[in-house]
Amino acid sequence: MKKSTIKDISILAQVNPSTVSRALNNHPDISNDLKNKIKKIAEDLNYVPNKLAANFRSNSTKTIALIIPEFTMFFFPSVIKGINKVVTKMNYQLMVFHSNDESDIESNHIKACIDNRVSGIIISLSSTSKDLNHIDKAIRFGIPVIFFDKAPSMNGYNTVKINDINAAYKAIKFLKEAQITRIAGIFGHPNISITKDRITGFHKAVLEYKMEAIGICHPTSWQNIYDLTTDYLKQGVEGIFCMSDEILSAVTPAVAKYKEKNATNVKIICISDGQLPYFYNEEVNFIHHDGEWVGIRAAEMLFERLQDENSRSTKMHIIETPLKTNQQSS
Amino acid sequence: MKKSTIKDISILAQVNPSTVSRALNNHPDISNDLKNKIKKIAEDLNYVPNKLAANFRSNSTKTIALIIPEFTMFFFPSVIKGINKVVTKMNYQLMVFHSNDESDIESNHIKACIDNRVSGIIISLSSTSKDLNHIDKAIRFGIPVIFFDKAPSMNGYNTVKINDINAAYKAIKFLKEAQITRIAGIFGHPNISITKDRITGFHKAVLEYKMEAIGICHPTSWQNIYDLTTDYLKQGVEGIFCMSDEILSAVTPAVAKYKEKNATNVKIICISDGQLPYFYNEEVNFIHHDGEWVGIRAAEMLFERLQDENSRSTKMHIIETPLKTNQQSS
DNA sequence: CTGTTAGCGCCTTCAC
DNA sequence: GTGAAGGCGCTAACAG
Repeated sequence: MKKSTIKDISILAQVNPSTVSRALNNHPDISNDLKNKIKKIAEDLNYVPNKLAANFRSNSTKTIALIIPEFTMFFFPSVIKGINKVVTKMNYQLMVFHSNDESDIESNHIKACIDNRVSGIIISLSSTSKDLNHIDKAIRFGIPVIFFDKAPSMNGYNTVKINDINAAYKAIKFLKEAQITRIAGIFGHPNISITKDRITGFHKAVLEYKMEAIGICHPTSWQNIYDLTTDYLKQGVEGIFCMSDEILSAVTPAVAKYKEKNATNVKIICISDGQLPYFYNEEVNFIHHDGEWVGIRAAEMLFERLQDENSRSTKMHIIETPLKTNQQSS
Repeated sequence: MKKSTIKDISILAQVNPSTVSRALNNHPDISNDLKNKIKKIAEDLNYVPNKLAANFRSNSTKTIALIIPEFTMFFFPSVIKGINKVVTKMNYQLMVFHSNDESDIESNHIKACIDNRVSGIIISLSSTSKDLNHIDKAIRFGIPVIFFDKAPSMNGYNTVKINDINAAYKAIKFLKEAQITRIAGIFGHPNISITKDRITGFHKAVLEYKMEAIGICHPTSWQNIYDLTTDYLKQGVEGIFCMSDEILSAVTPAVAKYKEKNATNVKIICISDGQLPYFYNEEVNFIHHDGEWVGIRAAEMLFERLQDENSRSTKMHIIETPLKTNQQSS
């Protein structure tokens, strides 16, 4: 199908191309009659404005890039949903990249973002990212960057996250208040910042409340989590802290299974997006790490940055993490 | 930061801009000395090729659009993952839109895709889409469109899907072979094609195997599914068919709960992406509807279309759906 | 109110 | 091998 241009319309309408452009863009200078006439012709020609040309001219794309380390069913779908809400409302488009948790791929994506002149970048770092050179490059290029979840440990970057130390601390505090002392903690990859912080909070609470941490571990697979959980249960653990939904997905069935044969009233507490806990009959208490809300706030922060470009200050936004449980009040 | 252009480089290198362009693109006509000199200058200037200009000139974007009806933790994350694998390998970029299951939004997204000259579209229709005018428009514009999962019922469109009728049929056949006769089926929204087809397959098997379908339903919420399941269990159902992971997520806990108090060896069979069943101790048998593979095949089909543009034929690719179970063989 | 002109950055002819 | 020139489609600035 031959794509018609403003020029084609201008010839048929016997006016100048710029007049057509103005009419199509509802410029107030153009008379309504002419506007209607031109729009009619455009319609007849199946005219579709060439946004590539417009983007080129304006040197902007109204596109937001999201870079995440992985596509799992946990957390990130909620984040994408949140970001999408804001981005759509602002009439921008969302481009999703995933780094497969490899810093090289992440760098390439950032490079592609710069090449494509994306308006802004929202990113959760891969666990293998050592430096932030690629990020700094984008920022120097004038592209605002917002971090969420896995963020740089130093200041000077726009960030939306929860207080990971505090979240873990609150989780353990909950166990304490349930009169529990023998606990175990199950964590994710030891390299990433959120794991470190959650461990810190865990230890802090354990010390402060004089609890007995019978073990902390970094399992490598679902089965591994399941087995480790069973071990802890055999050791008479009374409370298990899961740092994520991914871990919870293996801990809960292990607990349920153990309960079939053994008497235990072990309590599970988790940092969770708030969906998975409701998939179980087991009582799962969780610190709500609301992915959708994180996404919304990150996107909003990005658009704030887009608004006043010259602002060189950076912000750190901390998301609240209320304590919840999946047990119905009824 | 001032963005440097080919022209800037050409001035410093004392050559013509076109020479710079050629050197940067490794054109064989340019001597190696000059190439190196020019590349060095480009490097020094932090030159970043303006892809907007390049896109504009080539009138293409190397971007694939994905349009899905919703962002849930079920199925779609796997599909995105699969698509992304192929798209990344081909050096394209992925743009994700979601329609919130509203046909108007879907149309707008398609329009945006046309405006932005995306190279291709992969889409799962919203349940409210009545006609395909918006799709046809994109196709007429020369943009290849691949459907997956929720696809048009008529021929003439490129589609990657499972045989929904057959998948449901196989599920019920499995129950039959387990000597079960009293069954129930729990389905999603009655409007969408995959629900209709799965119901068809369900009924076909029930008739053929002379089973007793004590009920089929279209619940509206997690709790609703849970309660309905409990009802069926009380009525002495022996097998429950869940048409999706979303439904499974409520059925399984209901079954587990019921088993605590009542003797039953009800069998669960599901059409599943293959992740959720492993989150339970209950035996969950499933017809594997592999989202990642669907995504890969859809993307591959799209690139085939991109290869030979003049091909006006359309393809229907049926994904295999093997029977599996979450119970370890050990 | 509408026309004229010019240029965004790149690449591809066509010359030499 | 390299230079010169032109144009992709759109829009803003400047005229009238």
